[in-house]
Amino acid sequence: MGRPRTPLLNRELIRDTALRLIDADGLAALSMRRLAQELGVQAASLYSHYPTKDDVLDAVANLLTADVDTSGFAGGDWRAGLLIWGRAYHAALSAHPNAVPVVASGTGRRERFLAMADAVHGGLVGAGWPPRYATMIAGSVKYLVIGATSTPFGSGFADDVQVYLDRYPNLTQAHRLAEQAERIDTDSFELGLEALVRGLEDVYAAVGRQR
Amino acid sequence: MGRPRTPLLNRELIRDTALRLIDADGLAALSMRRLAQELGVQAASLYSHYPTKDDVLDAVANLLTADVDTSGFAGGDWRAGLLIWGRAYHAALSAHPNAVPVVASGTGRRERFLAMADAVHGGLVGAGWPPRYATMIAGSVKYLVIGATSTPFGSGFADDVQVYLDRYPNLTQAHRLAEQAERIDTDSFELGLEALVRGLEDVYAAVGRQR
DNA sequence: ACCTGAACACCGTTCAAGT
DNA sequence: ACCTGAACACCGTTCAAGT
Repeated sequence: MGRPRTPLLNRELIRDTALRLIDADGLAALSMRRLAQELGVQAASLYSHYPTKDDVLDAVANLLTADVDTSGFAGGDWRAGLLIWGRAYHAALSAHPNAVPVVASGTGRRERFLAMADAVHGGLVGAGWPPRYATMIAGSVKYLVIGATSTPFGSGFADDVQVYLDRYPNLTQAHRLAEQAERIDTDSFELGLEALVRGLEDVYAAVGRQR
Repeated sequence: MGRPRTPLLNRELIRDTALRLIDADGLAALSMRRLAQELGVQAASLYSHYPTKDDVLDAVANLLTADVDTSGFAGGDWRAGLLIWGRAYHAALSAHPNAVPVVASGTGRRERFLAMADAVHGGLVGAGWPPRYATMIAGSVKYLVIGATSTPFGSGFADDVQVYLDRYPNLTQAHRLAEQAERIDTDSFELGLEALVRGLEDVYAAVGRQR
């Protein structure tokens, strides 16, 4: 067949289709052959646009972390900045739970990710945190986000789920379990984030900029 | 050849060898064929001991979460309990960073993991936390641990690393970078854990058991 | 430049066959 | 019961060939 008059593929189409397949069937089900099939093309064709499968996954990770709101630091309020950023980041990853491991353990270049990290670090330093603390605080919130979204809920705290569900006897129907598991994860993240920010106030009083 | 006089394999040997290969070469490099080769056996032989590769990985995850110290709750002190458990859990996973994704996203049965979750939940409830809060608090600490150990440090906060290293100009030698990255992760986790526990004190005052 | 077809070196898993 | 050899249906990636 050879080169088509107009290209059949482009990087964005490949990336978006990969994310759609990951969302639908899980990360393990994504193969270059399956992705190509979905695009009506041969697997080898993908290599005209991405050098390796890992580069496709990096593009997906980059997409997920794009447009995460870091504007909360603008007023110099590090608490609002952290809460808004943490919740936005959590929401972005929660929308694609099957893809979170790609974000968590990615090894490649991730421009959008770096831009986000830079905005957060700058916001914290601008609000008076020493750079070393800015690094650790951004890391802590990132840990909460990654942890909350990368552990499928049934995976170890099943007994906790049961205890939790016991508080809401009307929600124990099977068809609501997944929905409820997601709520537990979100509630746990929210409690953790708020407590973390609250606890940081004491630290800030000790090491933050005087003003 | 057929059945040997004395078995060549057993579940523990397979599990321990799998962990050793993961530590040495990474999770992606572990295949049933490579594992069998390391054990001087054919790949098919492994299936006499584990039904699937996922079951081998579950056994590895179970091993990593075995013997994590939850004794800190014994005295009814939820703060000491959380700090001791969180640090022990973090240390256990930090010792095998390549294997953390297996713990984070495992889907199978994990007896030791459930035992640990049960001890923590019981400890929190025993110290006066309502069960619903016990679930969320245990979740928050778990998120910090999983997040801190599952994101290889260079993966996004490289600029932060640089800022951090700028504070320690004598540590920027290449051969100390990995060591320093691990320290940043540990410091960030420690700050996050302490701030989280501190922030929970206010919550406890509002919802904890009166005594 | 972009896509194809075929190939290479791998996978996880199954299963009849051996002892 | 436990291990082997061969097979099945997959992988990621490469590359000469086509337009």
